Amino acid sequence: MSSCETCVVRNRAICAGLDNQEILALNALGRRRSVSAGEPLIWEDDDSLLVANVIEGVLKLTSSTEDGREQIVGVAYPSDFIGRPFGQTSKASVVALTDARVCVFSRNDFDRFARSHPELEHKLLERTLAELDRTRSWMMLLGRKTAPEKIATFLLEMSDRLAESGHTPITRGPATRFTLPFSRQQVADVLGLTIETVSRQFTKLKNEGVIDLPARRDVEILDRPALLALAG
Amino acid sequence: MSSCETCVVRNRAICAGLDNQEILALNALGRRRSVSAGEPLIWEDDDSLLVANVIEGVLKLTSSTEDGREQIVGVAYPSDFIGRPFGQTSKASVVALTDARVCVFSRNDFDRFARSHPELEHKLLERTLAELDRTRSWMMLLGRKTAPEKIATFLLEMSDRLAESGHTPITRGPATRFTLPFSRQQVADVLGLTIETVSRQFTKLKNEGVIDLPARRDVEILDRPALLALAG
DNA sequence: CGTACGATTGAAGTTAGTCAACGCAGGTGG
DNA sequence: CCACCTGCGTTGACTAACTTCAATCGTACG
Repeated sequence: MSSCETCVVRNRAICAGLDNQEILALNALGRRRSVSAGEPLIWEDDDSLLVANVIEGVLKLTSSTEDGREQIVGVAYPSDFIGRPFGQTSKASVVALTDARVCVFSRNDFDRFARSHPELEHKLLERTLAELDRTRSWMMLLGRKTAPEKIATFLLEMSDRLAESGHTPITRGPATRFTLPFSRQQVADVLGLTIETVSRQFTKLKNEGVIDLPARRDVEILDRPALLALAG
Repeated sequence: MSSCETCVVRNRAICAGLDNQEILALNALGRRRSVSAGEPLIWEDDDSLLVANVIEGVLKLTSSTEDGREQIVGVAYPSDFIGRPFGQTSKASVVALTDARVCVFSRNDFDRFARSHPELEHKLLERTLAELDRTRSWMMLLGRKTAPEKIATFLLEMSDRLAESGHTPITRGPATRFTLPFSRQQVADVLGLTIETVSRQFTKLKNEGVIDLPARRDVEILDRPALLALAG
């Protein structure tokens, strides 16, 4: 059986800061679960009976209109927390983008545990505040940036996030070459664009020598300053 | 001197749940401040040395590009919490939309107090999670909704929020008639549109008999079901 | 080798943005 | 008291950006 002691995100997730006894108690509440790419973990508007920590892989949080338009409202990487504790039903679906492993808890169990462990709640609060900051800067992008600016900002963010979570060779700083965990459609859903616009902007950047696209989902940043300038 | 005991948001803000002694301690750290309409409380990228509770009035949180495009990324109503505790600098400016009264704390003082009062941190966490939910549904609007849908959604949200915070006669449920705390430009900045588009959509709804516009900033919802249908 | 799916490219269409003129109400001063 | 000014909002004509629709490409996979 898998346990918290050997968990790779042990020191980065909200569990960091709990002592061994507390970890043991939390361990008893949760269980590991694998989610394959494309598989949902939580459905929009369902009673969201679970919360989870991401151990490995990348997942998308999406919100949809009745007529099927989709917006990706968040992306969860290893050590990120997923779900909506404390009595509210989450209004976003969670679907794995890559094969992923998560550590799931029933929301009730987690709520109870969290309320009696302030250190855990504090970690969760810090994480939620940081996520809110990121989400707000994404609002700026969605509301006010042009397609080229959106693409440039997106590539820079991916280069940062993927470096952090160790998807690339162990280097410090942003990754210059990485594999997107998104299809073109999903990039479009993150940026509030269509797949065609995304494709055209990618090709344009490639033709201008700012990036290279060695494979469908691979990106190499050739001219980071140019990207920064384009990002607005 | 003003004190927490007589505070109108005492039971709705994050201070709710603190006992009298704790309230007294918190009271000693904070001070009341008036902010007139248009006056800033926090500047984007400043070191954000303060956090605050809104007592009265409405404030906007904004994010701007270098070339001056602005996006309103949040709106704070009475009992809402403002600012970025725990060591990060806020990336949003806060400016009063109406004359407002807030209860401000130095961030350091607040951080220290919060860390030793789990009940307060819990309230703040619940509030932050709720705000994140709202922000995410706004991402959907910004990324995927059309101008008419944006306007309809906006009017419905205003009708809910303004009813809650008691800007309208004491009624239960959403307000049908209310005064917007926003200019046309600010509505545009919330929705990621231009002032002209906002104006045109407003007049269109008026001509269709869905709303009435008795004065510049006043709205009366005549046909709520129609608005709901338009909101997408 | 052929199929299927995602990605790209092209041409045409729409939506919202831009630029510019005008309207209206509130405030100010003659 | 009225004329004028000023700031915000509205309206119109035009434009640009992005979407839509449709065809084609390319690669992974059976």
